[in-house]
Amino acid sequence: MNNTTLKKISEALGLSISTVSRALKNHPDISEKTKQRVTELANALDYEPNTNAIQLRTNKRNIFGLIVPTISNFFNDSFIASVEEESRKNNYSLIILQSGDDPAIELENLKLCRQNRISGLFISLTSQTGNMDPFNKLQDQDIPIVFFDRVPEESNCNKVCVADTASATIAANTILEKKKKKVLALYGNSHLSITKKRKDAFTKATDKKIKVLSHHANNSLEAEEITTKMLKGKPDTVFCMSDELLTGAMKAIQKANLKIPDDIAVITISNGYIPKLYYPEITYVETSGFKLGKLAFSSMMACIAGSTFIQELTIESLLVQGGSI
Amino acid sequence: MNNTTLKKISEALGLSISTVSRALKNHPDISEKTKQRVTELANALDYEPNTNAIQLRTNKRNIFGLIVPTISNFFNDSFIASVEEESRKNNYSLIILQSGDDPAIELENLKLCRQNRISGLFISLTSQTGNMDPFNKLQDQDIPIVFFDRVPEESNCNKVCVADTASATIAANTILEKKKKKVLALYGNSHLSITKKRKDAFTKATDKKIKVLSHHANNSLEAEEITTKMLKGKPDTVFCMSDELLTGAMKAIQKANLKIPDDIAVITISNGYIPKLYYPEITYVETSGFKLGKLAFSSMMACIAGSTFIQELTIESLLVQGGSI
DNA sequence: TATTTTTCCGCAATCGTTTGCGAAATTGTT
DNA sequence: AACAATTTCGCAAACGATTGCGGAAAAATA
Repeated sequence: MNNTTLKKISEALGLSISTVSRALKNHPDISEKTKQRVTELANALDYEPNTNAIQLRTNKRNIFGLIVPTISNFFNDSFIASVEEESRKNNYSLIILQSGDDPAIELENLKLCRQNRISGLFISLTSQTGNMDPFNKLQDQDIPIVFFDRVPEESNCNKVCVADTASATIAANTILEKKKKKVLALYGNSHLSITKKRKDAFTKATDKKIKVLSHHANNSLEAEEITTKMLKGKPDTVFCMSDELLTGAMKAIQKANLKIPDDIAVITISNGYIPKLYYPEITYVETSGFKLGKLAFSSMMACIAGSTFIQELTIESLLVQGGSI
Repeated sequence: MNNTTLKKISEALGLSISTVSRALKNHPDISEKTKQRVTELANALDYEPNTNAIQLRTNKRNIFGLIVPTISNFFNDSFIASVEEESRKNNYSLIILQSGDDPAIELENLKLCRQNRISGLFISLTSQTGNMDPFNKLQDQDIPIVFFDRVPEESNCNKVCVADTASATIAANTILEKKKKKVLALYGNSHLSITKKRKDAFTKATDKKIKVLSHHANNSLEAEEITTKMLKGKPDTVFCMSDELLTGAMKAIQKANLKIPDDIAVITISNGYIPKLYYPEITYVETSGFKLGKLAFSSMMACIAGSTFIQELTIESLLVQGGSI
């Protein structure tokens, strides 16, 4: 453990620790000659300040925590990539933790974050997180939280979301414009607020105008099974609220040997990667994890800067035409 | 910043800091009554030890660094998910950083890791990382490094890789068994050792037996363009060394309206997610990021435990039958 | 009761860094 | 040359936790 410290440098140079410290931070009290000598040796010795000591002394730690049900998710990974990039550019590190959609592990992760004295937390909740007390406690300790994607229903917290209502409405309107008559609508876990919002919006926008068959699926396989079954009723359109459901629905459609968009139209809500794998590409309402990450980060920085203004932000959605409807 | 510390607890209880510290760690010197009182108050006050102070004092920090070109990658995200899970279970935190495939950023990330006094590093190199000195320096400071996926060519370091040679060979043999005659083989960036290994193995296994057209593509779009062009020569099989190339090749095949596997066969090397999206599902040689993550972690723990034995590990590959060949 | 043993706890140094304050060394002013 | 002003640096405390060592109080023994 050959770590160079201020002490070592100071001893080697016959200076005090404080002088070395100040020299390295370009403090006006220190002469140019001394600064030169110090920086030279510091470079030669590959000196890197010990973040732990700095945090201890200054009570400021440039590190964020991020908790997510799983990293391996087309939305989350781009969100994380985005937040990581911004963090790095702003001289923050990022500790990433997975809850595995288990509230108990989520709590464990929260504890780890507190032990690490993070300066802020990004979190997408598990689908069963009920008790918000632990999060409130964190806020009480002046550690800002930015909820993203799977956010709590409470209003007294910072949230950034994709525009669920808007995007589901856009999808619905696109279907209406194309004069479709019978839609199979696939939704995810009914406990999630994201599901509720998208379902409500889609239902409302299509109400009394066309026939909609709504179903819930918890994963790709369930989506496939439901779609296979429902295809017998000959819907002319399938709407999916997420990529995961889309992959299931597509499998069913392909197995049934239906041509898109002639035999059946497809539209989904997605960040765009999966829809573009198919041919024709699937038309989707864009919800970019990448953009949301940027938004979440700027919201976090506002909190760090001292803003106590609670904000609930959404990113705009826009329709990206594939050839599937 | 309402952080509870040992000091606060000790003052509230009229005890010394050391007593509180020992009580919390169940030290035999402390009486049961005192332990009781201390733990009770600690719980009530949501005490969490300050990791920074502990590292400072003990010079032991339970935190790993992980640097990867990008998180948003079907292989990396499952690898990361796997390492995160193991880390958490073993009471380690994980700092994740992206290099964006830029050696300069990679170096910046390395610096951040050193500042955070990580106890070990997992890293997948950028495609242009040339100078290994910074990594050697880290090792000199007794900070173990486990290279994964994109590993250096040097032999004096710990590496975990998918079995590149084996998997490309398996793919080749599968093609031979199916009596295919003309293969379009798509490879990634030619600078990567992973590319070289797979290409060499595939080339060797098919040498003088069937006709192979080898091409390099740096991304999905290039793969599509190349495939579109090469389809005119009517190959009967397409072999892709990665998911990214597969998506490009598939786009070209679908646009050309070719039936799989009748008009053309497809086989790839993948962790399995993407191949299963298509119908028929694409036959692939499995390279699981998840399994590799487990392997990398156990290798890391061996280093931490003091093993100086340099190991180069690979995970087995096996063929997963889709219906594409 | 006096002495030894055991139980229980506090003192103080330490990790690496920051920073207010004071002091020595240098320079400038009459 | 004597004094003031400025430049340049060091002392020491603090952040929160750990731990060897020594000492007071309580229990056990003589």
